Amino acid sequence: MSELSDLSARLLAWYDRHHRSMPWRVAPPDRALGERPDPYRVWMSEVMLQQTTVAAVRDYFRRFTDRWPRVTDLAAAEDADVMAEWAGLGYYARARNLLKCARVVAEAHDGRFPDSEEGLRALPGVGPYTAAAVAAIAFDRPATVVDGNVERVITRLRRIETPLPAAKPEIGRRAAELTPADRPGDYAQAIMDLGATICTPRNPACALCPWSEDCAARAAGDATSFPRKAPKQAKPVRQGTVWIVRRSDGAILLEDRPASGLLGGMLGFPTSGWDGSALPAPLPADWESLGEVQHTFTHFQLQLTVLWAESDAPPDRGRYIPAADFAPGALPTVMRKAWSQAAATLRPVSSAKP
DNA sequence: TACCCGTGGGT
DNA sequence: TACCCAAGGGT
Repeated sequence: MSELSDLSARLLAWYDRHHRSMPWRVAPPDRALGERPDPYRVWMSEVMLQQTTVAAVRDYFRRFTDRWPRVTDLAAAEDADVMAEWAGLGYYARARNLLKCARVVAEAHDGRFPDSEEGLRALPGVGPYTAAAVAAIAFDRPATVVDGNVERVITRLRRIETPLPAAKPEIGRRAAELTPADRPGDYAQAIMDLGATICTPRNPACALCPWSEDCAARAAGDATSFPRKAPKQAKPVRQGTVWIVRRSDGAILLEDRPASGLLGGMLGFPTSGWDGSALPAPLPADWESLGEVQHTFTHFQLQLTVLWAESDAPPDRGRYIPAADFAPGALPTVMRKAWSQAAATLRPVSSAKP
């Protein structure tokens, strides 16, 4: 047995004992009996898991698959319903592409996902990682997944000194040579489980690792220093204003955000903009300041002043949502924070349903 | 290539 | 507290 196939065989043996259980996963024993994961559920989980923890995804996955059990169900959904269901999970372009992709699969592929890496890669929101993951996990194709876990495991195993992202091609080659022809789907999940539970960023459990004797970084005594990374930029602080308006009948003024860009396609309270743009208030009013909320986005920090007014004046932008239909849970987190600030300050506001 | 794009939990 | 970072993709 070659060194490479010995490594993959030991990882698969480790996975058989220590695999994590997940709602979208078929465990090795069931797999051996011929059970196959549903490509729709595999794809859904992979999109949700992009840059997102398993713990955060579980409930969203359950709600989405309960509400839309098949890709054709999702394809027929209203855009606003999908965006509202995604609210709070972040990276909202994923939700827009999720719906686009479901409609392409439903209409152009007769409701069945492509079973090859190339075919999957052509779908909206499906990049190199997700195409490989669905091909391997759902269709047992010998595709090589390279996510953050794999980058960490491989740079440690092979002690790759090149910093990310320049190291990606080399990582890809080193990962591909380990991918076995037998059980590639389980192998893909195994190497990611290894990275998530054993070969962790801070305190790796090398004593429990099936590859510890093979790990070049561990042999050198500095596993945690891999992967090498270029230093990060500091996040600038931006400021803005959010206006919360309640009409005398209790309706709340909301605005549909532009389809692309930050929080694209989501519902929110009207804001001044905080990227250099400076929009005026949605209507003239005697604004009351409710203080400030802080929120950190991927690439900047936001200090948002919350202004409040009760008014029956017609707004220049946005639309009123009846009190009975207003659900803060359908809003992105920064908007929920602004609402919570208002609700904490103004008792009558909090009478709307949570 | 480099930047844009959320959020919550861990240390 | 102030970071880090998580099953990345689009442009």
